[in-house]
Amino acid sequence: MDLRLYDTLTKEKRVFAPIDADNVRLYVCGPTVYDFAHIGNARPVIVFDVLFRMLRYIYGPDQVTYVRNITDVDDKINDRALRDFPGLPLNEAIRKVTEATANQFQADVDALGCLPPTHQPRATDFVLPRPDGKTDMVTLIQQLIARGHAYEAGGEVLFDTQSMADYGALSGRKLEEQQAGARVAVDAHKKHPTDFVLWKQSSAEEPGWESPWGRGRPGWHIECSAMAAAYLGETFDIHGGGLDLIFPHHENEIAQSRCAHGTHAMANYWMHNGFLQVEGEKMSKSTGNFVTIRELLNDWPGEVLRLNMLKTHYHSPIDWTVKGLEESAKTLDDWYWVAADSKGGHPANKVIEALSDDLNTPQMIAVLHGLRNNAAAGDEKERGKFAASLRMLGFLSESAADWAARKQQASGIDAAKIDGLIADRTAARANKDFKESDRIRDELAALGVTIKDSKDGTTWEIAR
RNA sequence: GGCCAUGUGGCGGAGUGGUUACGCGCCGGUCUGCAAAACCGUUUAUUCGGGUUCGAUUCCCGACGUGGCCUCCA
Repeated sequence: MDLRLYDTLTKEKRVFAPIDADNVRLYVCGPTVYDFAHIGNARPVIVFDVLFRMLRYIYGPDQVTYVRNITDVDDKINDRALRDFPGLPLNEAIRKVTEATANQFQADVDALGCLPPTHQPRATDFVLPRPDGKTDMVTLIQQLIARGHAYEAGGEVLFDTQSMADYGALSGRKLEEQQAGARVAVDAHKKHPTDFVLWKQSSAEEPGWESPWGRGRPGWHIECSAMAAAYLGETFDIHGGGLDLIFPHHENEIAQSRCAHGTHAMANYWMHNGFLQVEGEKMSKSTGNFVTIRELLNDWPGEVLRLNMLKTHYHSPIDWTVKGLEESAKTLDDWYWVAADSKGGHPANKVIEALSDDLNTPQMIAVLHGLRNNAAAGDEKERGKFAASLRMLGFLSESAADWAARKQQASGIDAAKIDGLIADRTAARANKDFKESDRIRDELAALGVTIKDSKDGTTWEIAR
């Protein structure tokens, strides 16, 4: 079965053919670690985790290399460091900010059921030439200058966009249009408005590295070119990230990497996930609907957030709502119940088929509903197939009992008290005192408990 | 202004040039002391206006709505 992926660069869905089936290479732009990640940041992490899992399924778990960088040099980080740790030396303050934020990010995405990438390089480890000879930013910039694609001006090193014939191919921008529509005041030292910074000078209050161009720090785009080349080579298979990164970030990565290496492509497939709104509104701190992953994890299991994210195709916008989360939670409650800790089995072909069509996760979920019905009605083999499919996708990470207990714990309800009330109700029913039994049922409902009568007795669960 | 996405039933959300998506909800049934849960079943849609076609939700053009990028924001 062929995996087909939509490529932003060629604007078409193509059969995926890796450069080397023994080492399939994927790069995704990771977080800038200056603040808690919000739910929008979680989308690419989850989407490309599904892709990672698919590639591992197809080519083998040891045949896929997934790199997701951590951006730990950025002016927003500097601002945060000065604000939060005014007493400390800058470098120490920056390290505190980046380490705390990176650790939080790691905890967040673990809870979302995402596998760790093969490598998670930090930008600051790739600024200067390295003992191990892996690609670094300074060397890359030197190569760009040597090949006539970059120039020094005004204390900066800039990329010369006019030196690249097809600059702008990814975002569909032409240099002439950019120039005509440029609203931003052009820095006098730039040869062309779209030329962008590779290296800039640092003041004493800013982090800096000694380079051939003096003490300074790298521009935003060059880090990804360096780290991608360091782990994946000059040309690799798939590059992913959010839609907003197409321009300028990915456009400029392409320019840097291709011009530095003299190649015709940086990655063969460019994939971009859509944006997310919260309750129908743009997420922003001012409107108060800025939601961090961490906050959501206080109210919902990570798998609920994961399922909720996958209900929509990765390329479409998502409206993130509490109603949607409630629906996802209900679905997972049911799936945990039906899968009943079944072990063994293989993922269903139809799940693989759905994902093979450009990660059609809504279709995949429809398939899972079908598998669920077979599992509920069928034998252990059907249950195994259902459970294995869920596990392959990053669900069912805990036992059904733990899943149920977590919900009860979160509600703060006293299980012994509930059991006592249910015993009273059972006794009342045995005496045909239905007035009393209904009264107890109402009391339980008021506590947020739903009861289920069956031949084998009465069970209860937390109503959401 | 330029570029790029997107618009499906009460809600979420796919596929498809002609026939059931799927889930939630609603409604009906079985079960139940009555309910709930579970199971079975029913229901409702393709933003608008043109065009191509025997036939369009699906292809083309336009309008309108929504979102993104064009300022180191996933």
